[in-house]
This record gives sequence, C-alpha cells and structure tokens, in this order.
Amino acid sequence: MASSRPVAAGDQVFLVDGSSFIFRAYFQSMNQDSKYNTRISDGMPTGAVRLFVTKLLQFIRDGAAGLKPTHLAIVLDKSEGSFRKELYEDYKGHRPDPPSDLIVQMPLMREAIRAFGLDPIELERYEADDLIATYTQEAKARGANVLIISSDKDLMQLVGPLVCFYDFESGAKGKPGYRAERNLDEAAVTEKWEGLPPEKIGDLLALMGDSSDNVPGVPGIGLKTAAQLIKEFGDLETLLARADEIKQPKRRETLIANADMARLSKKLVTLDCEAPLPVPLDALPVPDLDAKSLIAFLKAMEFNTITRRVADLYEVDLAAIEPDPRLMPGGASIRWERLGATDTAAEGSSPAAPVSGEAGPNGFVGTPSQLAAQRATHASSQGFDTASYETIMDIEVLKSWVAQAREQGYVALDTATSALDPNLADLVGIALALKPGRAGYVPLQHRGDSDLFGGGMLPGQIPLADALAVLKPLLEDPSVLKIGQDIKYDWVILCRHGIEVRPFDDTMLISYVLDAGKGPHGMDELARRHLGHSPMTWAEVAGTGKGKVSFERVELDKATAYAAEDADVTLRLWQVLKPRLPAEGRATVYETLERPLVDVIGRMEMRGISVDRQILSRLSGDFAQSLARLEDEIQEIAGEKFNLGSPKQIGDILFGKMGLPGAKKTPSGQWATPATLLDELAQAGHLLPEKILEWRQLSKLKSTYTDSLQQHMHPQSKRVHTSYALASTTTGRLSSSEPNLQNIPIRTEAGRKIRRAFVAPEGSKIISADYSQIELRILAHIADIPQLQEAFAQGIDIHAATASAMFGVALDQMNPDLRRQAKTINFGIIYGISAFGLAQRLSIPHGEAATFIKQYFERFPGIRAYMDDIKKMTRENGYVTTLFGRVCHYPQIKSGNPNERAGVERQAINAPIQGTAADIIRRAMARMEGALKAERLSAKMLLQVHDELVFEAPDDEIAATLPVIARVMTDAPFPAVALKVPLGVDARAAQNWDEAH
DNA sequence: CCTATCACG
DNA sequence: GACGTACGTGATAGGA
Repeated sequence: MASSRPVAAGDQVFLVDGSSFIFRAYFQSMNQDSKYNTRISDGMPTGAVRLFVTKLLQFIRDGAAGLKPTHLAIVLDKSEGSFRKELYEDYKGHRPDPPSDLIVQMPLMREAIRAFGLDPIELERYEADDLIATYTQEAKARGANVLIISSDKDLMQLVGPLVCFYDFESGAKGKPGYRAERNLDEAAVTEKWEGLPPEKIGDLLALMGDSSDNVPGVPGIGLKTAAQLIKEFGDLETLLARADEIKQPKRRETLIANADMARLSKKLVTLDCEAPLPVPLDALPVPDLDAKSLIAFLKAMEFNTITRRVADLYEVDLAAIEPDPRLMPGGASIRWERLGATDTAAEGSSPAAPVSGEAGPNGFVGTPSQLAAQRATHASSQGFDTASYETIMDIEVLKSWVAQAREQGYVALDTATSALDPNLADLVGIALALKPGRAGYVPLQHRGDSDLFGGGMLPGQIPLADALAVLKPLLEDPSVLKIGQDIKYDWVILCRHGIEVRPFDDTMLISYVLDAGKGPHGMDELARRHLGHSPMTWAEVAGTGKGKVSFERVELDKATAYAAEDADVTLRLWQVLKPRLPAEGRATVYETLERPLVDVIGRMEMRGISVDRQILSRLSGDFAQSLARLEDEIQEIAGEKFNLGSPKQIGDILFGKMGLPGAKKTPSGQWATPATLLDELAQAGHLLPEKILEWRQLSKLKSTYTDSLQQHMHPQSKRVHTSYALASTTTGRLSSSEPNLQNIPIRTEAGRKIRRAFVAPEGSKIISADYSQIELRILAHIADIPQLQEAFAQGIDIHAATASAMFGVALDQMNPDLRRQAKTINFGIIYGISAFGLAQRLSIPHGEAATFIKQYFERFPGIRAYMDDIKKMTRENGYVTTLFGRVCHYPQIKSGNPNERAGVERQAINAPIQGTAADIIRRAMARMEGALKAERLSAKMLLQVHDELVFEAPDDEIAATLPVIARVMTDAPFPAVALKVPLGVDARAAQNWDEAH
C-alpha cells in the first residue's frame, strides 16, 4: 500500500483484531445454511471468507458503532512463536488446532484483505494484541480516536477517553446465545469489570486467569473475588505484598502460595505497547476502493450476490472484469482438492444378511453396463431445457420410449396424481427420463377445464389401460432398474393399478443413507444441493390459494414441463448419488435397511388398520360432555369466561389475576403453563390448575384422536391408512403422519380407551410384538457395561438392577422409589444427561442429582468412555454411526455457540443408540414377510411404532404366528452384529390394540 | 406462519 | 462464572 496520510487529532483509527474477526466469521458460517459455505464449482470451503468480506465491506463503507474510519488496520497473529510462549510454555497450550476447513480459508482471507487495497499486518513473535496496543498508544498520542474491533477481552485494557472497544455480532439471530453488536466505552467497560477501570483489567486477569488463553491465574479466584481484592488493595503488587492481611484463611494461603503464578499471569496478559510496527501508523489511511480488484476476487470466489452489490455500489461493469485467475478453481494460489471418498463400511466385506426369504427382485444393484452408462452420461450431462421435454400422446411413441428404457437397462420415473395421499389419489400421468435432458410425460387422465362438459377427459390421451399394458412389462422387468424420488409413493399408486414396480432405486433414500443430518432429502432440496438447479415448484404449476387446481386440470404443456423435469432431476440425482454408496461404504446400509423397506411399508400403508368408528364417536361425545362440565366449573372458579385453549389467557388468570407462584415466561415472552407446572400448583392444593389439566387432557384426546381419526377413515376401505416417512429423522427411525399412528395414547386410562378402537375384523386378532428395553440393551452392548449385560442375560428387572448397583441395596430389598429413580437415570443416560435435568425430573436438589450421575459413572465406567468417544468422533468426523453402519451427520458440532454445541453432543450420544434400535427393527421388518410366508402364515404387518410391530392374523393361526414374529425380531441383528445381550420380545394377541399390548 | 403444548417411543 | 439444560417425532389450537 503506497499511500500515506499522517494521523492527527480528530481522525478515527479502526484497529481490527483480524484473527478473532476471522474466527467469528467462521463460526457464524457454521450456523448458516451449508449451501453458502462452499464454492459451487469445486466444493472449496468459502463460507467464512464470504462473511468476512461482507463485514469488511460494511466497515469500510459504513463504519461501525456510528463511526467512520479514516485509518484502518487488519492485524493478524503470526501462527507460531509468540514471546509469551517463551515465558510460559503452556500459553494457549490447550487450544485445539483450528478446524481444517478454516485453515484452508486463511490464505483466502489474506487475499481478501489485499483485494480491498489493504495489507494484512502481522509480525513474528508478536500477537495481534501487541500491535493493536502499540498502534493505539501512538494514535492516542496524536489525539486521534481509536476503535478496537475484537472479541478478545484482553484488549479492553486499552479503552480510555479516546479509545472505544467494539465487540461484533456473535451467534445467529433468533438462536440461543445471540449477541448483537455492541460498542463499549470506558464507562461500559468499567461496568462489565465489576466497577474497576480498564487499566486494572490486567491485574484482574492475572488473578482470575484466562481460560481461553490458558493463563493460569490463582486457583479458586474468579471475577468477583478478584475484583473485590483489587478494590481493597489497589493493585496486584500491593495485594501480593500485603497478602497476609487477607482475612479468609484459605484465600490468604492460596494467594501467598501462588504469588509467582499471579506475577507470571500478569506478564502474559500485559500488552506490549512498544512492539516494532511492520507498517507505520501514518501508512494506514482507508484506501480508495479499487472495485476492479475487489470484483476480480469476488468473482473467483463465486460470491454472486456480493459481486453484484459491489458492482452496483461502485457503478462498474461486471462483464468487463475477469475473475482473478490465481484464485479460480485449480488456480495457482489455491490449494484445494475435493476430499477423496473413504470406505467406512460397517459390515465390511462380510456378506450382508439375507434380506427377505427369497433373493427377491430387489437384490438388483446395477449391472456393469448400467453403471458404465451412468458414468458416461454423467460426464456429458447438459443443462435443463424444458423445451426438449416431450408430451407423449401416441402409443407407438410410448412403445419406443419403453424399448429404449429396456435397451439401456434403467429409467427414471415419476407419477403425477390428483392428490397427495397415494391411497386416495388418481393416476393422472407418468413421466419418464432416459438421459439427462431427455424426458417425456405421458398424460393419462387429464381433464378439460370446461364445466359445460363436466370436465371430461381431454381428448388425445393414450387410454389408461392401453398405456399401463405397455408400461407394466417394463416396470416389472427384472433387468430394468426403475429410479424414483420417494418411490414408495409411485410404488403404491402403480400397485393400485396392478403393477408391482421392481427393481427400483430411490434417490431420496440414497441421499438419506449418505447425508442424514445435512438437510432434507426432498427433490427440490437435493436438486439445489447436487445439481445447482431449482426445479419448477408446485405453486408455479397449480397456482395458490383460490386459483389452485389439482394436477388433472393443469394444461398439458405445463404438466409436461413439471413432471418431465421431476423425472429428469431424479435421473441426474441418481447419477450423482448412486456411485457414492460404494465409494463411501454405505451400500450395505442402503441395500439392507432402506431399499427393502419401500415395498414392505408400501403394503402396510395400503392395508391400513381397522378402526371402530362407533367407539370413537361415542368417546367424542363423552369427552365433549366432560369438557363442557369442566368449562363451567373453571369459569365458576375463575369468575370469568376465557378461552381454555389459550396459554396466554390461562397465564393471565393464574399468574396475573390470582397471583399464583412459579410464574415463568417462555423464550418468546409469553406465560409458560406446561403440565409439570400446573401439576405442581395442583399438588399444592389449587383447584383451578387441576381442572385446567383435566380439561387439557380431554381436549387433546378429542381433537387429536377421537375426532381426527374418524376423519382419516378411508371412504372405501373403512380403515385408517397412515403414511410412513422413511427419510425424515436423523437417526433412522420412521415417522408416521396423516394420521400419526405412532402416538396413539396409552399412558392414561382415558387414552387407552382410544386404543380399544383399533380392532381386528371378525375372525382375526391384533398381534402386538414389542422389544423390551431395546435401547438400554444396546447401551449395555455399545458402552460395554458388564453388570447391565449380566442383568439382561439373567432376565433381571434392569431398573432394579441399576438401583441395586448404584445405591447398594440388595435386589430383594429394592424399594419402588429407588427403582423409579434408577429408571429415570437410565433414560437420562441414553439422552445425554445433565444434573439439572435429572434434578428437575426427580424433584431432588441439584447436588443430589449430580451425585447420582457421578455414582452411575463410577459404577459403570464404560458410559463415560462411550460418551467421550462419541464426542471425540463427532468433533473429528462430523458424524456418528450405528452398529449397522448408518451414518448420522452433525455439522452443527462446529457451531461457535457452546450451548448449541452441547446440544449437538447430546444428540450425538443418543443417535447410535436410538439409531441402532431403528436399524434392528428395520431388519426385522425386511425379513418378516418372507418368514411368515415360509411358514405359510397369513399374518399381515400393519403398523410400526419404533420398538413395536402390529399385525392382523386369523384366529386359527395366532398360536403359530406369535413365535415366528418373536423369532424374526429377536434374531434381527444376526448375522451382521452379535450383540452381547439377548434381545427380548413380548408378543400378544387380542381383539384390540389395547389388550394386545 | 410461528409458538406452545402434549400425544407417543 | 454464566448460560441453558435429556433424545426422536407429528398434530392441534391460538394469535400475530
């Protein structure tokens, strides 16, 4: 930088602590959508650079804290050999290396600074703090104002009449731990440090230490004590000299014993104001921004939005500026290669478990020619061009598409339907894609929009039956792979037309296996992530609000553009994703835990479960009566009418009007009225909360279950058909919706009445089979806890056994309360326990809960080791795996927010346990049909509730069926995994679900 | 559309 | 020393 302008009184010098600035940018980037964090064309991490540049541009143009800089320095730390390290070996010694994806961005940060016409300022042996201190002194001496921009509290020492401190934004808006930017003057700094002025901060830090830099300080002395001592004695030296005057004996002794440590700490935290400056202060004027060099940089980084903004701001022609060639993908100044694929197969080369009794059509993986075709077409994939999509109205043309699909051995497909529920929807058309960009749509049941003709079928479409007759051989051809996105939907639709699609691949499930935890697996999201393309949205096709039409009314060209594109996108996604399965060692997970479930669950959804409408409507009536009665009573007690469904109004009455204790606000500032709190109030003898609780319970049961379930009964089958999502959880569990049949009440008597409405038809029974304590068994295996393994092996009550080990009470002397506490602790461990949470749940003091946890860890040391291993693995790899090799990614582990990180750690601790249980029941489901068929049993699987399977079976087969089901479930882990604990399964049959459970 | 609450494992 | 506090879901109602 050539320019120079002397700093004088009234000037404004900005001194930016570049390292902390960059770290903040990095951690903030980890909180944002990951699609902003890598350069599209080569995957290089650039998220931190993007935020850094954005913020720097803002500083230069708009200033900060209402001030605009005349001079600006971005000061960095040289990586090695600070003089402090020579003083104290452990200085910053415990700091982990910066994350690797930040390290690769550091050279780009320096490039970014230069692109703004600035020079990064750094000096061997000195830290950024010392250079900032020295610049500050010099600027003060000239009478200029200084703004120090940093998050490092050491630098607050420099604040004074001319010098302010500016701590920029941290965390993400709306998330816990968010801090807005703030500007600290001398008064604010004094307030922050317990009333002591900035020049005393060094003494304070010398006493209290600084954990972030590993400055030792004096043990047992924190901010409060340090401040009190300095106030009393004036400064550190005086304090140490007169330490024998301190009244508290313990404190006196530690201070005397650690006086040298305090003096050393003082040296470490004291800033060197006489560092040799690599660039003189006068050489730091804010340069005139050279938009061309900045844009060349931004273009190379592919920051399109910022690039356009800069071009607008500085009125330059974007097209005239080339991206900086040194920084472009593969450029001379870039050290970045895509990370190589690693094989992390859990089951290794051992043969996968046979998945269904027979080899099955879905043993298909892809012939060599298919895979070759896949690679070849991928290399030549072209852009999305709606114009080249074909509307297929001629059966001969359809036949030629079918022939080509058979020829190449694979085809992507997407069915277009009239509704979202595959059990209700009509087939409206089918889209096929053969190659990227080559896709067609076969309209089958589109209707005209003219009401005059009753919206009859549009002319010219291939008759449904004719088209299906041509398609069926293709869709059932074992040598042609059918590729779909969420293909269970298409499978069910086509199954209802007598076509059993096989074999198939599902891009959604492939994505789920590879990237669970990285984001949703819907087509739009995957297209954006992997193809950089946003497909046409449903709203664009069907419209919104009043003008919304169902797909059968969409014009054919629009329908073609939409449906053919979906098939095209699906094919391209398959080309990107499928090769990653073997490359990343996840093929076995996909083949044993995902693909086999598609048709198994498809059949469960089609079967539905029989529900007795009479029982439900009678219950609805009963609940309505009780609710009305309660409403009256509550109004009587409260003395006014109000909406019982509104927590806000309940809070106003209980805490505002009646002044009951325990009032708390939710994060959004409303009254919090959770059941636990109302229950406490009820226990204390208050009638109103008790009545409200009762009202809430019944109201929930009525609206969510007895009313809603009736709405969900299928008009023809008269049964309830849920929909299972195979790829919606991070851990591998299924989820159920519309209606959710995985949360049917069971814990209360009123709730259980609802379960009784789930019945078996005349002549058959409901069978419920559930794993007993499966997650605790998995914990006992994974964390390798001999006592728990032993207890399971002997069939001892596991919570009692835990209580016995922890509290030293013999099993035959066990009291129910100790057992209950042990049970809570057992679950707490699975979920990543905290003393606070345990204390709250057991209503015991915090300290007591902490002791329990400590005891648990001492009795079962494997738990500690397991938790530490998981945390380490998550930090190092960003993911954890189940026993069967399913991956759960936790990118948020790198969050800058310690609370959020702790939350992610708890998730990561739970995931292998919950996920392994999910894998096991998936394996059981995949094998169940084959096993029943082999025994000539006609039981049908209807529902899955995480650790439970529900069946319907003829009365005369029950006795033979129960042991088969139990055996398949018990043996599900074999042969892939040999658990060190037996799995227990309880299976029972009855006329309804409540009695079977 | 978001928040609070509550049903399940 | 503060901060927030057990994991995974989906449905409903109120309120902006």
